[in-house]
Amino acid sequence: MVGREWKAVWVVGNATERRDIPDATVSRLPEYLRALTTLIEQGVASVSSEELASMVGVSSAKLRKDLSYLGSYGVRGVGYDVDHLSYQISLALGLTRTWAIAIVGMGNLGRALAAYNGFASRGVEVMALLDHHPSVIGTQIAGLTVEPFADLPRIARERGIAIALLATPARSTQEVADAVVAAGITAILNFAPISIDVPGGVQVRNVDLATEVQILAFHQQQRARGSADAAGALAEVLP
Amino acid sequence: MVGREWKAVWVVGNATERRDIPDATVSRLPEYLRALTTLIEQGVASVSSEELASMVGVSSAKLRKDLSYLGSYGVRGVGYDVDHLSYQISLALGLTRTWAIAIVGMGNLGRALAAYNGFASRGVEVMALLDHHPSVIGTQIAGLTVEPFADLPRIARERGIAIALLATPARSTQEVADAVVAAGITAILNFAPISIDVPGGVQVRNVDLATEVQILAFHQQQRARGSADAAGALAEVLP
DNA sequence: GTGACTTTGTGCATTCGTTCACAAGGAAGG
DNA sequence: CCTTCCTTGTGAACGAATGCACAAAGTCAC
Ligand SMILES: NC(=O)c1ccc[n+]([C@@H]2O[C@H](COP(=O)([O-])OP(=O)(O)OC[C@H]3O[C@@H](n4cnc5c(N)ncnc54)[C@H](O)[C@@H]3O)[C@@H](O)[C@H]2O)c1
Ligand SMILES: NC(=O)c1ccc[n+]([C@@H]2O[C@H](COP(=O)([O-])OP(=O)(O)OC[C@H]3O[C@@H](n4cnc5c(N)ncnc54)[C@H](O)[C@@H]3O)[C@@H](O)[C@H]2O)c1
Repeated sequence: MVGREWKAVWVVGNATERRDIPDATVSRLPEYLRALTTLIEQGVASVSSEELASMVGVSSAKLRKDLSYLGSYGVRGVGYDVDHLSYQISLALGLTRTWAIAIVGMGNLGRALAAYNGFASRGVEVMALLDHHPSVIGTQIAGLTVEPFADLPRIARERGIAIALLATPARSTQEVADAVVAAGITAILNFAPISIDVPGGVQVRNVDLATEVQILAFHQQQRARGSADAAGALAEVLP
Repeated sequence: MVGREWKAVWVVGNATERRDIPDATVSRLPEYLRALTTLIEQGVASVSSEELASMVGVSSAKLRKDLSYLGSYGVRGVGYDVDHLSYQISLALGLTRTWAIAIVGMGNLGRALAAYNGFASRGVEVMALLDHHPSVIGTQIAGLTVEPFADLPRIARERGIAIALLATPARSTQEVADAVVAAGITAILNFAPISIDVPGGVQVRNVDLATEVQILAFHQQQRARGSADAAGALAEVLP
């Protein structure tokens, strides 16, 4: 509804029809893009919603509805032009530019993230590695030098860093987040198993490994219960 | 209301009212549990829905509704007993037992995962590290010896492994997944940026870093557009 | 050009998830 | 015991996401 008002206001062009894409759709667009990239590598020129949907494991109706939020880029009776659709999704996601990110906390996880080579091809460039510990500062990781966390404000400004990945211990992550926000960064991907408080307007997404495993465990247990006898269920009731 | 009918049928006990917890709720339970664990460490005995909700960043109404699917464990006018609620959530998630997991692919990411010490306290134990490359097999990582991936069927059986984490290169991940499923494992947490096909009944969850960053990028760009001038928006429209 | 065929884009129904708002339940103090 | 106060638990309203089904729009063979 906010989006609706927008359309009325911005009569300039149809750039605005790319607005108000539902969250659920946004979270699937990267997957479609990934699949399309694979197709491009294979030299496939055209793909139907049915094929693409099965590649990423969603229903074709869902895929078509998702794509319809971006515009009407398919050809009826034929399918989608792989290159063009890929371009349109990149455009919608804002990946026609490169996003500069910083990684904070060069421990086990931070090093792995720094070494990850899946970023470059997907519109993201690691522009800074930061840590506060003297023994790590100055070392080379994946071709970059680790810099002092205290320099973040300057670094963020100079290199236009828009997103920070936090791989710091849970205990210090809130204060790190505060400093990151103070440095003018407004998007955070947090790997520490705590939920952080940030001012309004700052986006946070969490990746928590143990949470993921626990969700899997829940469903495994459900399945086990389904085939289990009543005795088992009864035992669980006792205090 | 479904819960009500159940009670009528299963006079035996209320173990069954823990059934049919919505997915959205299940995915939040681990976060509640994490917050409760923090409270236990702090020696807090009782907590209101308002307090707990603000710790994890959800609304108190949502929290209460979530908890209501597990049963009625609060005390009106007072709040929830921290220990008891923690226990009930653990029970619902199936964390009163320990879940044995295996990590496949001992590269950058696999090593970090193996070194992660956040599992033990959360009902998960890493019981095997696997790789197919001779130069890694036999080495020690985080106190465990890397074993040949080919031995997975035996290892899975002997150690009761229920969940596998895949940290293998995208290219080989589908075949690794096939082997994992063939070894009788029915839950997979996949870190490779591809979607894998598995037989029905096998659960897969994906953790894709680049996807997460791209979602953040999308919202950053949206915000930028909001404050941008019409010229900028217009330029992006042109094919 | 025409007709058969294929696949998109979308209105509509349904299911799932969130928020609201308040009655019911219990504690605590007089 | 009764009253006041607080917080839970939950119907009911709302909103978001999904699935269904088909008209519309195109291709291609002839
Ligand atoms: N290792 C994993 O696979 C894994 C998986 C999921 C989540 N995590 C989480 O990621 C985080 C990092 O894990 P890790 O295993 O890499 O830990 P680690 O202890 O190996 O590394 C933490 C790094 O952060 C740095 N650091 C600490 N305080 C800092 C500060 N205030 N400012 C800047 N840098 C600071 C330390 O110097 C260290 O280099 C933890 O919160 C952990 O729970 C790790
Ligand atoms: N490094 C990261 O931070 C990061 C982040 C997100 C996702 N990922 C993804 O995780 C995966 C692993 O990343 P990485 O950086 O650790 O890669 P890596 O190349 O360092 O490690 C891959 C490991 O898998 C092993 N392997 C390969 N084929 C195998 C097979 N068939 N059976 C058993 N083992 C096999 C290799 O021997 C190697 O040890 C990749 O798919 C990557 O895209 C990595």
